[in-house]
Amino acid sequence: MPELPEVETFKQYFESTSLNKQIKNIKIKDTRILSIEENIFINTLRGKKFNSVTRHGKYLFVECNSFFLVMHFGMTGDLEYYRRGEEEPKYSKVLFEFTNNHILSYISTRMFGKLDITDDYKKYINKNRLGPDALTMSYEEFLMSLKRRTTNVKTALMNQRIICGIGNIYSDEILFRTQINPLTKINILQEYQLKELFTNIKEILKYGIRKKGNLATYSSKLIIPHRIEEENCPICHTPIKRYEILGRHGFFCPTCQKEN
DNA sequence: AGCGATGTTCGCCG
DNA sequence: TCGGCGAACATCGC
Repeated sequence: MPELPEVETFKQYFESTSLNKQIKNIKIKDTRILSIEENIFINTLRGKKFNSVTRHGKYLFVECNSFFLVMHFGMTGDLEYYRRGEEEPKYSKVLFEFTNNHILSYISTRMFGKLDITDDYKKYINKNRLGPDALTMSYEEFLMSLKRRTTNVKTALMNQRIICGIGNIYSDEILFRTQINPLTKINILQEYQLKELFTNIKEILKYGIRKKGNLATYSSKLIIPHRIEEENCPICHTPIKRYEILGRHGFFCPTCQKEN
């Protein structure tokens, strides 16, 4: 279930379970999840320890003896740390077995995740032309990233090359909070709207992290719990509208989020 | 039993 | 070369 808040939660989980333990063995249950040749992947990591985790957008970079394990979770990724002998999690794709008899499972139900190795995560970010991390970017970086873009706000927020970390669900919430219609062209936003958008990106993502990405616990004053057709806006009670964009479904309140 | 899904990438077009 | 757009990808649960 990973957008930025979920991936940040995975980072914390990884840090609290899997750092500084020797990797005894690695089992690849499905090589399609690897962006790199299987033997290289295994030989790079076996016998080493994970030292630290950096997050950029929806990506995790796990430092391991001057190399980095790159983790992306797609739409249905997860991590689970468990004791040897306990049941292997369903849809495990890669198992990192530590010498302490515990195993970290990288789970990907729908195979949309990716594991890779890079020797420099900043180079990896540049090569893939990822935008600034949505949680830590400055207002200047945010503006710079939007420069010369003409697409609509919803698409811009979800484009990882513009801003890294926001997906379909959180972009709905950010636009709802900012009271911007999702189809508004990004280049016609007023300065005050850009400022509010920037502030709300941070606030919504921080809220998500505080809630550990557990959508079921989100306040009913947000639009997230109402992303269902025929639900009413929690502010003005107008029926929420569903629309299609980029082959995905977005939701907005036609009253609170008027076109500019 | 068909559809939809918290994501990314590729190919086409201007 | 770049940006925008739509289709494709894999697979499971509702």
